[in-house]
Amino acid sequence: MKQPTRPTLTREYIAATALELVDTIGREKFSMRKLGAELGFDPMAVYRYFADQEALFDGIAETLFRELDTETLPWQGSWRVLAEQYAHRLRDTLLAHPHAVTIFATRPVRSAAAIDTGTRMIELMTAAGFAPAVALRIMRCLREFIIGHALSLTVVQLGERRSRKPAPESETYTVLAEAADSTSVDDHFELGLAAMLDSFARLGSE
Amino acid sequence: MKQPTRPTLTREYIAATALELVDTIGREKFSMRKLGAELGFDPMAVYRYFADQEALFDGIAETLFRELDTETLPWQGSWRVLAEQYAHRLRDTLLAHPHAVTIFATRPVRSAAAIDTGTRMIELMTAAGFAPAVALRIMRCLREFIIGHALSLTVVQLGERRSRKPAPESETYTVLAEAADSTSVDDHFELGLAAMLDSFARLGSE
DNA sequence: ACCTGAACACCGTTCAAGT
DNA sequence: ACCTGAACACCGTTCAAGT
Repeated sequence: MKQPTRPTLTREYIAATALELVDTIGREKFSMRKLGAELGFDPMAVYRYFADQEALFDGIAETLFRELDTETLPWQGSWRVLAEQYAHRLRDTLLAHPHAVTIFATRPVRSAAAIDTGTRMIELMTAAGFAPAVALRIMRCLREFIIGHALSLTVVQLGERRSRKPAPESETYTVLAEAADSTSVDDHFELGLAAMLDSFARLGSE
Repeated sequence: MKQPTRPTLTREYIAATALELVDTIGREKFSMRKLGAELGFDPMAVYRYFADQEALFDGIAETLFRELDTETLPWQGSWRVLAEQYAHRLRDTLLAHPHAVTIFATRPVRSAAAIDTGTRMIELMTAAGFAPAVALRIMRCLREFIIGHALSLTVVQLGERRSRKPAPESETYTVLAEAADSTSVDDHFELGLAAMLDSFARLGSE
């Protein structure tokens, strides 16, 4: 049993390391060469496991999806509790990796796990009285809202370059700024999620 | 009146040309050097008007926002009609520039026009009986859903690399694929928009 | 057969040298 | 003072040369 001095490279390990690197230095500073160095292999080693950077980013998206741990979602509960938990899990996972949100948001995750999770959700909602096509549409709406939300939050959070908001004494202080001050930057997520779920509930069996 | 042989460079003209170039060759093929060439000036001319590529992309986002033409929205109608039209305008504008959606989605638009439009919307909704903070939250929800939607659509549309969906005869043909076949790729937008607006209506004066 | 890194064809951005 | 493009410090990716 000859042990290599460094961990054996696998697609999963490379993708996980790439995600860590993106978390650390940001997406725009990330490079294939730095990943090679981080792995301790020659800069081109990654190309033996991924066709190109796009394929590697697909791997990062799959890693994020795995982090959702969909297995532990409340599959025994109602469709609404499941949808709520799924929404919160997805949002929390994305917000835990602010630099990687754009990577996740710009590609569909087509791993077996992701397809399986989607299938189970449609099945559960169908059993709850939704037409399959309606269930799919509902899931798409939720996913798009969550991704749009996570993207907006992280983009603002990471781009704290020069906050242009005028001080309260300024005469240009508007209704917009006033409203913004009285609302935290993300507490509308629950509002939007509940709004969608409340309305979707009426499309089901009841 | 000495006319230059080429159009005078302005920030707006450069940003509009950059958007055209992104539309044509895609965001990942776009470069500052190609933009310089496209403008007919030396490759570095753009740097006299924009600090760097990020600032130029901010300009592209502002150009897209201008294309919304918020002035012609139904400001005299109900908040709901206004919100609906705004949502459709924003979606249509983004879908008209599939290669530029990621640019718009990854930065806040802070132009005077954008801030003014936001302010007017909050004011109109406040007059309709919403608390300003609630109105702001509602607008954020809508914006995030629309952006998430446009991003999902264009990403799938542009990335038609290898569609992995199995044929109907295949035994792996799942409920998911079946539901996907019976639904077009974007008809859930109206469902999600109406779902949000229906619920939000209950937060107002009525 | 597998691994390596030199090399190619690009980038964004700076800045010295021109006018 | 303004304009230009050479030059710097990188990229992603290929592929000839090694083992």
